[in-house]
Amino acid sequence: MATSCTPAINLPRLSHHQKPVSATVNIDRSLLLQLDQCSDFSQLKQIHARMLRIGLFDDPYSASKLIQAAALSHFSSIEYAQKVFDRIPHPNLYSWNALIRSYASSQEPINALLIFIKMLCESDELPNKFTYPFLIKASALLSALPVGKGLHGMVLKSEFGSDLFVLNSLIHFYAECGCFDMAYRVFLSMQKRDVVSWNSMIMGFAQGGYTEESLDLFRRMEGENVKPNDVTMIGVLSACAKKLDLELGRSMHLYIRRNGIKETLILNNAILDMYTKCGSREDAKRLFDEMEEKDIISWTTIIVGYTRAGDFNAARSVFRTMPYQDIAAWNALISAYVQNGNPKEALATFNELQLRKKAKPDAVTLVCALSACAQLGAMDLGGWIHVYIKKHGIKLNCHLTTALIDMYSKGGALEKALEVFHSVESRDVFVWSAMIAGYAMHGCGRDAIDLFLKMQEAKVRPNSVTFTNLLSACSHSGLVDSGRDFFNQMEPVFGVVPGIKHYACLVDILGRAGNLEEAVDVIENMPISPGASVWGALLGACKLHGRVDIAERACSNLLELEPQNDGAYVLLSNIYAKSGRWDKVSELRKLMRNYGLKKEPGCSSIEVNGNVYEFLVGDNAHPLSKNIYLKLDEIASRLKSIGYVPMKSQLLQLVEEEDVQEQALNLHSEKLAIAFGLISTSPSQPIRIVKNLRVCDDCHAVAKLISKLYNREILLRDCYRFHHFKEGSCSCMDYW
DNA sequence: GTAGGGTTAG
Repeated sequence: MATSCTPAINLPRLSHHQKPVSATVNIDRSLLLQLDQCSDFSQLKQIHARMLRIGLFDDPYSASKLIQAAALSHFSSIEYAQKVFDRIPHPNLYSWNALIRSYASSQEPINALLIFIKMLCESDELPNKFTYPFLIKASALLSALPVGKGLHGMVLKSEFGSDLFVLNSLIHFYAECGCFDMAYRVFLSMQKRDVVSWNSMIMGFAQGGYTEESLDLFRRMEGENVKPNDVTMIGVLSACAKKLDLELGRSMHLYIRRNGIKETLILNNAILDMYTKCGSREDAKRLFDEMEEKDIISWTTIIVGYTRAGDFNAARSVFRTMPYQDIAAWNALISAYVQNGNPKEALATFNELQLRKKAKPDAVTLVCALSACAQLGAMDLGGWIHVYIKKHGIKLNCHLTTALIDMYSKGGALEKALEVFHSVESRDVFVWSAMIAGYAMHGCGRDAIDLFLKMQEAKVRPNSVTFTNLLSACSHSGLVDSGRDFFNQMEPVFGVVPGIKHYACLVDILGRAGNLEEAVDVIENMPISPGASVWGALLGACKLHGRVDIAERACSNLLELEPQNDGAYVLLSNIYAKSGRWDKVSELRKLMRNYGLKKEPGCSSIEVNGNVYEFLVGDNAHPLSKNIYLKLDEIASRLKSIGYVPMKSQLLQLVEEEDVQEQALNLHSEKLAIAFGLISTSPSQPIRIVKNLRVCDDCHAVAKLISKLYNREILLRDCYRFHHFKEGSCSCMDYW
């Protein structure tokens, strides 16, 4: 009989042939024993070769042992395991499980699921109680909710519907996917729960921000006589840290000591983290000094603790003394600088990182660096980082995409921001929101609204930030009706409850357009108490429309909330000045002096050849100061020759300057920066300037004229929006 | 003969 051409029939017979092989007991056992004891990769390869020679490989049991060693030992290589696996004629379930398990904890957990599908298609094996936890773990790592749900369904139809391990992995899976109700439902449905069930649920709740539920569960667990262990306490501490409850955290620390819970490195790190998050630098330091074993996480955590306490010197010195600065430690420093509004120091540290070449910047580093560039408007450097990302093949995740869009938008290159936006496949709510913000700050209100509509087509749910950006887009473009409509839709249509920021935007939209009565009406009917930003928006509108009556009320409310708000005094003083009430102006000045308040000095920065230069009012610290002032004189005389009259009333913005000089207007920081830009950049380049305050009327008018007289584009970002000066006019259409 | 839960940086 010619059986050779019908392997499908031959295959089952092979297993019969294997019997004699496994009957060679002596060689068999010793080799398998060696496999168990094998401690490195080369030994493994030798055993593999011997197994091939004696045909042991055809025995599924022996083969499974080899797979286990190849896939799961400490020297394992998943590629090798896969190759071995592919040569096994009939892998048994144990082998499938070993391979699936190995992939489930690999870099590409998706392969665990693919191998599972292969198993279902190509073998007669069915998943058992060991298979499911691996598959569910892979789904959790992938946050693949539909996959996990499908597996859950299979589990329920199988005989493992009440298996403790399977259900525990489901709790973890649902929590990981953010389905806390499902996780809890599985938890409640269990007939028997062990410490892992409780731990998974406690950690799930803690990470989902349900701190009360988490802590409640911890108390109930004791009532049900399940003894908490070190992992339990990590979850509980995470909840304390999220709650910022130092006292509770301390009591948990005590609980750990009293109950003899094993103080593992990870647990100590969690306690350390709790202390730093709850703001107790002292407790953190004490524990840190006590810890016998420390790892990179301990060091990073204490650095973060010091930066949160504002002690950058201490953070730096810990950083210097730690045994090895990995990228997370660098990131901790850099991100702390970024978040504390010190982008220059952030970039200096980023620079240092690259010079030392000890650690490689990762996506987080680049997000931080880009955010620093965005704050500074340092587009050259930001663009360089973009090139770096491309060159190193770093994939754009949503964080990076958002950071790039933000950097380009704030640097004035809206087109580049759009390029990035369109180039990526996945866009989460932050990516969309950042792009809407980009349109908003450039005064493209219509485009922002269009994008918002496209976002809905893409089925991405807007959040509170999205609406802040959308409303500010309406404000910058004077889209009063759209703004009002969107605001009214927020809660009923999108389920986003308007917060202070949204009310401030609405007041700004209405007030800016001159509907001051309606704006006041909105404030009076707010369900939450109007914060400083709301009164500030109203005050700003009063300045624009010269409404002294409402301004006084807005200002006094604002100062009640923020007595130190120098901007409020300045604005009100401007309003008085505009209506000629000099008595009130000097009264305000006196008041400010009595309170020891000073107007925040104007500061403009400009990036030239990758360096960021800052100018303060009347600054002459720059090496080219002399040339800058010569240029300013030249500008002044050219402006005069075409009949420009400086807006002297704007001088009143400089409240703190008692002895205002004749040239004071000319010394505004943005003018210095523009003059410097004119002499130090090539005529084809636009001049990009970032100012910390709002641009004044005179500087705005002068910039328009310079853009025409010198045929130069000027991109000026003030603390509020972009002004794109070109051929004598500004993109804001003088509406700002 | 195999398993499940954990801390840091945006």
